Amino acid sequence: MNRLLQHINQHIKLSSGNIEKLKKFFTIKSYKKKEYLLHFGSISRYEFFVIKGCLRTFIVDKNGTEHNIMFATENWWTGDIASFFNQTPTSYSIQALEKTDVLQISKEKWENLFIQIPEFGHYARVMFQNATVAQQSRIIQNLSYTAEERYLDFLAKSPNLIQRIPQKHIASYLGITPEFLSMLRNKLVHN
Amino acid sequence: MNRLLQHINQHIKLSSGNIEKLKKFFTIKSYKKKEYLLHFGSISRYEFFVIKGCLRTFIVDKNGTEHNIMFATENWWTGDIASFFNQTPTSYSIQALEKTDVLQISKEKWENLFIQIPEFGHYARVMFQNATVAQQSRIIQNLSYTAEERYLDFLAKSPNLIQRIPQKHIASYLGITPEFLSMLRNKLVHN
DNA sequence: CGTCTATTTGAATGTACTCAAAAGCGGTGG
DNA sequence: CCACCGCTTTTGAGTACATTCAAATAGACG
Repeated sequence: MNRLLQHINQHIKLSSGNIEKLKKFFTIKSYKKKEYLLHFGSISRYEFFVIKGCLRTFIVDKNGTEHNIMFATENWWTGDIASFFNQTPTSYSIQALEKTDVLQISKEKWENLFIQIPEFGHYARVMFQNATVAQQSRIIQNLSYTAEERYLDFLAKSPNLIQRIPQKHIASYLGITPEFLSMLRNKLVHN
Repeated sequence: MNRLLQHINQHIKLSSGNIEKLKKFFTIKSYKKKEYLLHFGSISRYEFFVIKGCLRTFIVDKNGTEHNIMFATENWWTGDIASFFNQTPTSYSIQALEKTDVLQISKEKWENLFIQIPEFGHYARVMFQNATVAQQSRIIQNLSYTAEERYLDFLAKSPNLIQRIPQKHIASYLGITPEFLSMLRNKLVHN
């Protein structure tokens, strides 16, 4: 719980009364490796804040191929906002890549949170702003860089993820096949 | 101005007092075709709401190639939020593809707006949520669809934009060369 | 009408994919 | 603690999708 409070505290100042209030809105939950937090076709009931571990959000295309949209590790929010806010079936699945502890919050509680602690609205807006900025740079990458450049950029920006995430998932995130990533890595080693 | 009020009204209820207040925050501005609203390297001073016309946001890569990130037509918000909120130099440029009327708001006014009309925070959050959802589906498209599929999808979802935006800009938005788009279109006509 | 830009066409090339098979690696049970 | 099984990564050949470059044609606008 402290991790979340600390994260929120970087953006807004909360009174100690509000801190106590806030705690009641979240439930701590632990997921085993390979366990699903959200399943394609269902309705997203929670948003998740990762305390410890690693999650992947992916989509399955018409050919049955999985595409990783994002990874969430410590101090990241994840979930399907479209499904969560509109209570419509999700096209995503979220799966734990490791044993993962999260704080989760339901839609009813989420909405109540804004009423009880209006300052939280500012925090949420900043989170969405940041998400928008991050995604925009991802779109640009996919448009203007080759697979090799994208991989090198990922390597530079997320060296920690390279360590803990299987290559096939990284390949999928970068939009290439695992075979091609393997070839690229081999090429890069031999310069 | 009415267009914006109508748009906001779809998400939050404003008292007539607040409507009057709100109007004071925005300035109407008209840009000529080809005119720049934001120039690469400068600091974004405004967020824009398009009343009439069409804007493109693009980035120039290291080879000098332009990549269109988004188009904004009537009732769309645009701007570089990263540069606007952090007052850092932007990597984007925004240019009018037609004579375009916008409502623009400066950073100081934007921040004041949340204080004066807290309900506006909800509207802004919803806007960012929607942007996040839209961008996510764009990322997925780039990852899982071929150029032909992306073009057909664009055709289906934005037939209006096909009419008014030059093909080379659509090609750039789809992440392909104008030559290849031309070839695709030719192929599609002859099935 | 002429100029400038956008679109089309085509050939050669490059980037990334598919399919198949081998090699590596990690966890589990005996 | 080792052997085996299943999954991940590597390797390679052949192919498909998309780019580059060059040149011709078509359109838009003053």
